[in-house]
Amino acid sequence: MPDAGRFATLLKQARLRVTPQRLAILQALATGKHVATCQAIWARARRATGGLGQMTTYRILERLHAAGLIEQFDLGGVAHFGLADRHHDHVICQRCGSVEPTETCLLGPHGDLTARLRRSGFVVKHHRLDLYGVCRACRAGT
Amino acid sequence: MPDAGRFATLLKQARLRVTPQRLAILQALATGKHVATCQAIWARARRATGGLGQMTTYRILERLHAAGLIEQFDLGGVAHFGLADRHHDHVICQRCGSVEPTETCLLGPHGDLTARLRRSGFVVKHHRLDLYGVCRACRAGT
DNA sequence: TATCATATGATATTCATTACCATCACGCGA
DNA sequence: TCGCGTGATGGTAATGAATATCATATGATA
Repeated sequence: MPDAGRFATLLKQARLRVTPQRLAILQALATGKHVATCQAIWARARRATGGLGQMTTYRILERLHAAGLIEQFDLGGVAHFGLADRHHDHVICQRCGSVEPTETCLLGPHGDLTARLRRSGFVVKHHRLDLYGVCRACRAGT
Repeated sequence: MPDAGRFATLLKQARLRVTPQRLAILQALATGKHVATCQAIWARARRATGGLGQMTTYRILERLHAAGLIEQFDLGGVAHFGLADRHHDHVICQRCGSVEPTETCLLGPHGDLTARLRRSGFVVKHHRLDLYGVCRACRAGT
């Protein structure tokens, strides 16, 4: 586990206990694609630890999300998770289903948007911008 | 059914058969809140028609979405549906869970965004921008 | 009005997620 | 370094949304 130390620090900062299961799940999140389902994360992490309960995976992901360490969102009715190192938006290919993060927030400091809405009484805490379309690889393949 | 004629026209334009069940579901979508779950739509529409199968509701919603007549997105793991009269973004209150549409698309013609991404090989077809925060009513209530 | 492709309805089933409870182990203090 | 206590883990069962299947009913065209 190359990043065990880094992840242990992250957990401690969030006042969460450091357990091998939590480290394995964080490692699994860092290893694979940008976002993954609970099933995929479980499969990857249980291989690393030997025996990891599926229940535990759900609970840990929920805990990590509550602590702000990972991002969670629904895609096609199933929850997807990813490391929440920094804010980003999503570019989603409708053909192959890939989800890629944008390098920066596409709305910038979204000053204008939040100001406009605040005038209507709504205070924006955060946002999610998902762009749907066809990725380069899928266009080339057709 | 006040809008039966209008909805029948919509269905015909989409080359879909006009059935009382479909009219009832469109009417249910137009009656309640901006978006609703399949369960809620079913409950509302079955009251109007007398006997409406839950299965049929799922199938009709799927059909209507495929035809572009309604919008569908996941919220908390369950599918939500709403009439897709025009494009809009969503303002979601994290406290009461209300989902309100914005009057206009917040990204404008999103010319800059799509142009920037197109340079990377990704063609944007459409987008979803969800703004999370606390609505006026919830702020007042606290 | 007759015909047929299509829509509907009911049951059974899949799949993700949650509930429950007994057991285990991390982390703090001595 | 060692014990203790709170919180974490793991397994099974239960919930609830969504899908598969197939017989029956019905809208739309000729």
